[in-house]
Amino acid sequence: MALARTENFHKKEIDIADYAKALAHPARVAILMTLAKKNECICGDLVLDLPLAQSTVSQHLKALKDLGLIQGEVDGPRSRYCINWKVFEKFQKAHSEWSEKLLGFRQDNYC
Amino acid sequence: MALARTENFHKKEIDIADYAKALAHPARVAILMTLAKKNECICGDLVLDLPLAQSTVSQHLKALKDLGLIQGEVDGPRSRYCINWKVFEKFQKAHSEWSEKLLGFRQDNYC
DNA sequence: TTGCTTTATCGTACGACGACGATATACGAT
DNA sequence: ATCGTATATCGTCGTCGTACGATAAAGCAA
Repeated sequence: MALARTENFHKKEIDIADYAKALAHPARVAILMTLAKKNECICGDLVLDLPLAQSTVSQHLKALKDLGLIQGEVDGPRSRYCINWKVFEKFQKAHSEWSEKLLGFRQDNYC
Repeated sequence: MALARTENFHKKEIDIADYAKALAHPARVAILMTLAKKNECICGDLVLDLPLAQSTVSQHLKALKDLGLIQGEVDGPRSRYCINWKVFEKFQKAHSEWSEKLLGFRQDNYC
């Protein structure tokens, strides 16, 4: 996409947007759930779970890793991933507080 | 982006991803908060609030409208927008249940 | 009507995303 | 050393997202 001019927005909005970007593809949503369920997981198992090529899964893993939501460690020829709960919780909390605040303003409108 | 092959994922994952896509830009995060605070708002006021051109803001509004998160009605030469709380709540709940489920699996790992 | 205001849409440009196959790398096993 | 396995990265392609200015459309005011 074109360079999103994020420099002019508030940090909270950017954090929420970054978190949302990470969840903006069903594969990444699925990956996070699988990692949560299994606690940790090697790349190959995730590839089996997903209707995507190995290289594509690797890319999605990189996206999650770049934001810090997951971490990977090498295990012989494999890569073992797991959720970085601290980071996940941070983002999840940011979104949760935002949406609760939003809902706090709820009142009847024409919608 | 390349045609995301969403057809092979589960509806819940797609819903969460769609919601996340809507929040994946700080401008849209900000728009939703402003609409919530003011209950309703005309396009021009949102343009004043944001460091973006009028046409760009209009595009972001369209994105939110396409997903159903907001609604607009014409008011003379203006467009008056407000949050569609029912739809917002639906998506917010989907995400919330997902993340709570995720956190429910939390346990110690090497991360 | 004429003109002003407001907003949606068009046209355009460019960067990012998502997909894949192919390849390089690195490790384990034989 | 060689082979097989696992994964990250590269190259590439097409599509979408984001930005803007310009313009069209629609309503109000005079």
